[in-house]
Amino acid sequence: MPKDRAPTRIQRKNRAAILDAALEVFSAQGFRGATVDQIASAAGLSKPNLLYYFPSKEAMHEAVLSQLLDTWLDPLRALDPIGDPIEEILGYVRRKLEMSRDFPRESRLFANEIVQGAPRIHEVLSTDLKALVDEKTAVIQGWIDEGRLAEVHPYHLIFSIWSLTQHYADFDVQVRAVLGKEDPFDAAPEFLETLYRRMLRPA
Amino acid sequence: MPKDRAPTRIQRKNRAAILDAALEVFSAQGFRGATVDQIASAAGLSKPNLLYYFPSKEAMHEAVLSQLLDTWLDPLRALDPIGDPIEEILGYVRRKLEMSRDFPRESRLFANEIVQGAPRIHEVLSTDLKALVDEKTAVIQGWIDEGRLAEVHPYHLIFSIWSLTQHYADFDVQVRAVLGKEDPFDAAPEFLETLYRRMLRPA
DNA sequence: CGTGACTTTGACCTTTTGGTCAAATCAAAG
DNA sequence: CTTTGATTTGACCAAAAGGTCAAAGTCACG
Repeated sequence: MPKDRAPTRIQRKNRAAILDAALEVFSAQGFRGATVDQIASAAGLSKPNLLYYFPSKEAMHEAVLSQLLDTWLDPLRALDPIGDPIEEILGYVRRKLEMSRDFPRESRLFANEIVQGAPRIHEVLSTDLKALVDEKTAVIQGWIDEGRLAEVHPYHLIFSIWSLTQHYADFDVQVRAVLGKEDPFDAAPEFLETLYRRMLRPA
Repeated sequence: MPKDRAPTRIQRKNRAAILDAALEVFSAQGFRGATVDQIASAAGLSKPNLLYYFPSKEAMHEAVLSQLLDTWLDPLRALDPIGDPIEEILGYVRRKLEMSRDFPRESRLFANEIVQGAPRIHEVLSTDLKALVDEKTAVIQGWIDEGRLAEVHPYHLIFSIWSLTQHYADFDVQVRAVLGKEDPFDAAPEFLETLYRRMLRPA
């Protein structure tokens, strides 16, 4: 463990390599399923070397997870109360779907964590996440009250967006097994746009 | 390992207890995360006793998983080409949602398996599951061609049902963290019914 | 260069865990 | 009640896995 000065060039490079390798392995195997040796070899370093940069496997997991949580909610934060209701929600759906396509490892890491009861992030969920969702559902309810969106349970609307978009990352193998050669991301954007336009257009 | 006669009373009881305990533990911890000791204590038996009934942890996992696969697809199989299109699909949605409510462990076991790349069931997915989905999407496409359902990508329609309903089981802790005291299953049925009625009503 | 701090690793330790086994206990058919 | 097969378990074993450490190698800078 180096002193707590500014990180050196080597430290930055190796920490980044380790975090990337850890994301790779944790997202594919879960916390218990991942071994430090796997992460080490994915990072191109020796096991004791990893433990020079992070005090434990647990610490690597925490680092990867907190790095993820930092950005995971950005698409929802970007939902703008000033914009057009339907376009704002469609924009959110599109951003989330792009994240599933471009960052499936992050999605799966998150899914692994939640499916297993979110032991390490339960706190964040019921404080930060809840607060953000409360805020945005209030905006949505406002739009509904103004007659600019069809009547819909705003919390379940958010859940539906999470589930529909993350499904393409988390259940990728299943989706691809069923679709055969066709790429899920060819039709998914249009499918989701159509779905939400039909659901949300005011009567 | 008993001879391969008809199972005794004790064998039936203990095998059932082990499978239930294994489902409990595997669904909560994943395969690697589960230990034989945890399963043993959940089943109220000693570890060597478990290994008297199943040759390995792997075998327990296989048994639980194949027992699950047996019934997991029943709700989709029940989708009837003769019935009313929208009511048939709503019925499927309702059955799947009830499974999420009543059998969350099964849903999470399945989710764990798929998220981690479905190493043990990939075969089943691309043969049995694909065949069933191919059959049912053909039915749905038929309904669309007859003008009895709105235009929609039938495969992605199925995916949407899977993701929306299983989300309430697999991401239960997240959903509850956000909702607070409210039970997700109070509003979910109506939300999903409304969603699919709006999406599927022919123009 | 030389020096002190940073980095790397081979060897090793400990705990956890899947699995084995022989001996002990139990069930039930005759 | 005895015999025989089924069931149970305490004691072990070996491999896997997280983690430690001292010694060796590298880097950067005066």
